[in-house]
Amino acid sequence: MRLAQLSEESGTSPASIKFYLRTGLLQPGVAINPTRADYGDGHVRRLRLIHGLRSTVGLGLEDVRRIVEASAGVETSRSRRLALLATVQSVVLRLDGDADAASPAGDALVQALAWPDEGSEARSAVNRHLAVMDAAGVGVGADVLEAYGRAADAIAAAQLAATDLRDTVEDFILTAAIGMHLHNQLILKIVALAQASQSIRRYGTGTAPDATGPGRP
Amino acid sequence: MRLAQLSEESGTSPASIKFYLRTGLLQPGVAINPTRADYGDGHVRRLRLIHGLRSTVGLGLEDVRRIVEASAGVETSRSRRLALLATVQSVVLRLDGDADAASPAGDALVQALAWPDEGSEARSAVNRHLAVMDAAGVGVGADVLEAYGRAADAIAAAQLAATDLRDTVEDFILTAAIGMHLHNQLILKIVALAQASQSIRRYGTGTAPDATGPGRP
DNA sequence: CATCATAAGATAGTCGAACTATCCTATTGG
DNA sequence: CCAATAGGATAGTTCGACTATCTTATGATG
Repeated sequence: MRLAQLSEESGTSPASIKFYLRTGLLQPGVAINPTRADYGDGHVRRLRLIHGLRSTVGLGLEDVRRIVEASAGVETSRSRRLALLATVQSVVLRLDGDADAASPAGDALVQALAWPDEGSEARSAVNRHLAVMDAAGVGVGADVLEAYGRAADAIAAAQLAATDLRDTVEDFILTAAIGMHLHNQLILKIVALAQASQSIRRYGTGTAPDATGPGRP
Repeated sequence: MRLAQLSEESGTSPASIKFYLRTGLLQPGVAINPTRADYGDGHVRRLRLIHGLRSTVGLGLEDVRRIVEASAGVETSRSRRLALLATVQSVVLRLDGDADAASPAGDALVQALAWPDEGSEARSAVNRHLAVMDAAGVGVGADVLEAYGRAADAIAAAQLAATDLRDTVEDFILTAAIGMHLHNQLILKIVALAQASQSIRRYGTGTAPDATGPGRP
């Protein structure tokens, strides 16, 4: 198909498509002659992936590029898909953070929950992050950590089950990334809810009667 | 103190301070004469708060403004601080999202965990978010939800304890906002770790030996 | 065979967010 | 008294992500 039709199918403006082509985010179509090129379903799927990662997950084009590049050549092989999942996690969750310290608490958690992890990027990211939190004066107790671990187990299972069913790589990535993102938001909101509840328990009604803020009638 | 010294103390460039003054994010100092103004500790704390919310939590200036405005006049009163906390949550967690549907699952969670919540913004945010997730094909089971709830309870307790000790409003806000943010990151990373572990359990070693991605030697 | 709409490709312009640099004026310490 | 500086206002910069325009070359039509 032509650029105009690709634009139709994917819901992306021709200008944006040209932009993605220029920056190499979208591979060029098959050039028929100097002024005509042919695009296929792969281009449509790729554009939908880009759009989803940008709008729903809120990634920047550089992050999208990293994921898209990692997806090259990965089709149905399970092991390749798992490697791809690791990349998606790394990008979406920014696992490759900068920290010189690391805490052993993450390793302890892995032991406590009998996870068969053997030194993954995620594990060192957890250890580094715990060190950062300690440094920021936001310590995390073992009990809290274990509560997280159990919740994480439940999420992970649901996530893996959901991603397992997808057939195209693009669907696979989108399901994984969007799932991560939505679960993330959900947890935050539940924590807010828990905080509101605990505030009530400790101090009575949360929103003060004398508050100047937006009131709930 | 003068603008130059305020810049020193707060670690903010004079140009940025002027910018914040212009946009009303920072209240003007006490004008001594048309060409001289006096700034105090409040200005320094305010600037540190702005900086922390921007750099650590990653908020935009509009969000910072909302929080800063909500903090006006709130000093030590417990009930006012709780109202402020609700605002901080609302901004940091984007609780005021747009969704026309709502799920009753959040209410069920509140019941299951015996939380004394009575229709807070957080609760409706959770209900709306669950509806969004359902719509996106990312369903959340009651078991997962309950695991979240228990983790959230632990976080909320730690958070409230941490914020309780602060004396200046700015510290209070920063502790709350940074705490939320760091806990959030932590959970995500732990989920990534759990996913890696479960992948290994299901399919053997996560990173495939034949993967073309970045290998761990 | 001429031609005119259209596509592909390249170049430059736009937009918002968050600053940053410059200019002008008034004052003030030496 | 007068150059150095503070404050305030205005305009310019940077970055990311496009968007609009301009150019050239077909290719279908008459």
